[in-house]
Amino acid sequence: MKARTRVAGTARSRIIRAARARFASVGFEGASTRQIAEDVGVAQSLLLYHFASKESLWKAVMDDLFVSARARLDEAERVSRDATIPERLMAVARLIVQLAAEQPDIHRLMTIEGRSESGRLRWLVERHLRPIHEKYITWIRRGQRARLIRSGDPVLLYYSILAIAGTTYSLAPEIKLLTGTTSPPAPAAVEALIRSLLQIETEAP
Amino acid sequence: MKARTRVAGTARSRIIRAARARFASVGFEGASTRQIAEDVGVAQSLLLYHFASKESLWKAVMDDLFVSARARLDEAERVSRDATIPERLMAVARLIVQLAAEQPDIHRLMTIEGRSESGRLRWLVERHLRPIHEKYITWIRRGQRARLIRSGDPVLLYYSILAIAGTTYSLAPEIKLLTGTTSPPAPAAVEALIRSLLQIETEAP
DNA sequence: TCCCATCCTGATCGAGTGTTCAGGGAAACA
DNA sequence: TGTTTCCCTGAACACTCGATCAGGATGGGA
Repeated sequence: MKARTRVAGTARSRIIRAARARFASVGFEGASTRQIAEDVGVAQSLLLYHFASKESLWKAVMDDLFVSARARLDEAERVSRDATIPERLMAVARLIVQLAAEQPDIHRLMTIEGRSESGRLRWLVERHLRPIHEKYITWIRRGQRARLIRSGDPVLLYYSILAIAGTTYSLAPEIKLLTGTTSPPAPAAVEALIRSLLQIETEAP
Repeated sequence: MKARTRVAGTARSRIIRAARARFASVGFEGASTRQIAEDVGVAQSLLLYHFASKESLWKAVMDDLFVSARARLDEAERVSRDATIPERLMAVARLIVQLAAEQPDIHRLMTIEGRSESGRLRWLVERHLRPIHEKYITWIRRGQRARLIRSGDPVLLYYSILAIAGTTYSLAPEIKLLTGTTSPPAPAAVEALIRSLLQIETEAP
């Protein structure tokens, strides 16, 4: 039993990993279950054994992604518990940049879905995005009231953070073709840029 | 002949317009020529009469997009001819924001292709992106040497401008679902954000 | 030992994919 | 008045799509 479920578990998780890569590069409609199955090295019908449908598989991919992301966000919040609001926000921003650098797929998946009002987008917003986003937008608003963060539409500011952190790494293939650069920018440089954007003062040395 | 070619011209251009919308929302692989033909109200085989293949159609969409975009960029450069480098850059940034607001499809199309190193991306980079991007990255570098623009990787700065301008409008459906907002941010607000990012001083009042 | 639940495969379904091709019909030229 | 050129259609091609289903294999519990 033990060995059995372990094998099964890896098959399931390998499917999720392969599906994430396909969905991220060609989108939901463009990805095919046969391609994903071939990537994993299993029969196509196995995907529909583990997941009821292609859409269920997509949702499993998203759940898998956000479960770990939210855990790390919670950790970043916990560690910066006693800091000022702008610095707590920067701690979260730092993690967002890290996540984007480690797994550019996240941003690719999000921007693929976010552009047309589909049922999948609605599901994603209600299940994962809203709890995260609303909290940090509130943080931005609070920082603005204390005049510690640049004024302006908090939603615009928040999405600008996501945009800078995400595109820097999700468009890596384009940037590489354009500049010939092999390695993408260091997360620290992106983080500094976000600090500029929010006009958060750097702590005195 | 006159009336004839006019009708043909509109059919061709209507196909391009419909194809742009489909490609932008579901990507190249996800879009189907039959769907596009149905959107236009013509036979599917007409698409392959005007364009040799689905890929040719995609290239025609991109050419159509960039021909007008580059004309407007040239105009923005011409008008700001006598300004300082940072202000010329802001003039271009202002136009990029405008374009993104008017036609969010542009950013959607670009970010869909830019994430995986496909033949289409290579074509796009060589034909359209390189001539545009390299020029403005040089501008940024020049502004940095004169200490009029924030220091840091010019490529990162440039793509951050594109990211902020683009995602603000291309993710409008997601932001609308999340916040209930009906209208996206004003271009002026986005432009001010970019000015912050580049740390370009506002002209004295 | 038999039984049953679990993981997995191969064949198959109807529908949809990009592409090809023969031909219709109307305007332009002779 | 032919004749040619150009826009356009409908049928068909081989192929792939997501989904269904019967059944094989394995291993733990009775």
